[in-house]
Amino acid sequence: MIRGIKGIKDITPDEMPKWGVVERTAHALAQTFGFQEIRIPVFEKTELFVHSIGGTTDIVEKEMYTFPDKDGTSLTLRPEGTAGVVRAFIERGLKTYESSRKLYYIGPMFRHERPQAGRLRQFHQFGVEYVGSSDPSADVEAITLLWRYFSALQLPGLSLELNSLGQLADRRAYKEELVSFLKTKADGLCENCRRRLEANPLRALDCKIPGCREATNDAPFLTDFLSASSKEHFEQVLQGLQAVAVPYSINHRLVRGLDYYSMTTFEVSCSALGAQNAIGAGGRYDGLFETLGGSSTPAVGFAIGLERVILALPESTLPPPVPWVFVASFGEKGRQAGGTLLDSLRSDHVKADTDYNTSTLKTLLRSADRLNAPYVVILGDDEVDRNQVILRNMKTKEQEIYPLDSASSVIRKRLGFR
RNA sequence: GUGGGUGUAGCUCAGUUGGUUAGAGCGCCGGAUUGUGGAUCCGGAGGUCGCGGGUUCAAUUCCCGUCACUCACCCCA
Repeated sequence: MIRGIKGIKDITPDEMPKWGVVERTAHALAQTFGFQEIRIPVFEKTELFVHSIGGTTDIVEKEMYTFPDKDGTSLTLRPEGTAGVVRAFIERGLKTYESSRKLYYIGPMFRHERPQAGRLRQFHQFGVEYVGSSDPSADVEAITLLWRYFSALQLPGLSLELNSLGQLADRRAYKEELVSFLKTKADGLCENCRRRLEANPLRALDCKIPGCREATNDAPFLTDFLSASSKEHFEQVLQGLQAVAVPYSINHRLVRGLDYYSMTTFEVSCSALGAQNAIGAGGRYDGLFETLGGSSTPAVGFAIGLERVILALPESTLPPPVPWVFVASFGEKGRQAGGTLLDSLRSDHVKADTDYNTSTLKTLLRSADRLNAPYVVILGDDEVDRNQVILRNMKTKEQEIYPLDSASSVIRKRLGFR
């Protein structure tokens, strides 16, 4: 048989209720915060991602699904959403008639990694981009939305960590200091981190290897190198979060893996998840628009991994099932009347179903039981002769008799619809 | 890309120190019950023991390879 691709999962019907809540909540909450949905393509020119995410990041170096188009143009399945949104923003001139614009998206992303718990090659993200404001309140809004989303879904064991990477100039000064510090500790560093000294020294800070952690323990803090305005911005973000009672802690080691971040960065992790416990993360990316050929535009955003949300989603978040009716009709006249009733129920917006593969009352009831039907309409030749239907409550076993002609509307009311 | 674990019925897993016909629970089908589901009892169907090779009189079992799944590293959502 032909199997699916490694790390790429089907979402089966029994998982859909969870996806339903997760997606509906995302749409509803983003829209209450004033964000508008945008849909962007799942693939783009490769250079878009190389320029935005950064050529030396793991994502670009080894995790992208890249392939040539017929004319040779290199295309890539999107590994994240921000680059595409920014591209669309610039290309479509979405900025021209408003000073700031708030967008959100939900959709699949692709990264060629070895799959494990909470990590897939095709996964889904809900992300928002608050474009056009450098005000710390924009950071606060994004982080608040992120936090409220998880709260609405009642996810357990969450913690929000914040850091500030400062402006490019701040970071440059800090990097120099950090590199010279790390060189004094080079013996204690892992091979990977020694390599990072050249390419991406900040990443050594969140290396999990004990030796590196120890070596970087008394490393200088990035926050000590922030300019006065960067520091002020970060302070205001923290105050803003306090004002809306979003709990956070500061993590001086928090460094994001994508090159475009600056200033505020944040990450929410979930203790219910295992090794891949980052469930949502983001930050400010004031320089990205220019990098991609747009005018200088400040922006802040985040992305949430929906598969990870679903792994942590408690059963209690699911809405109660909608009541519905299984039509158990049998006998020649019964089946015919059953077909008509089925259609009237559906026309009255009542979920109704039956099973054409069984034909005795016993087996019809068994089907209804397997489908977890809360109600069953019993409709055999006898009922048709008497112009009646029987409505059976499967849980209480109580049965009520209604006239066949008005059955649909009576049943509709009986199920609690108005 | 690297490392560990696991592949036996539709599902969850036993088991065979190498030996006739490979088991259980759940699920499925039928009957007890010809117009009333779930429970109980009885009966039944269902297996290339992941795949390929090697050793052996004999391999599901031992060895090698391979593939898949899975967890972790790395990295990230």
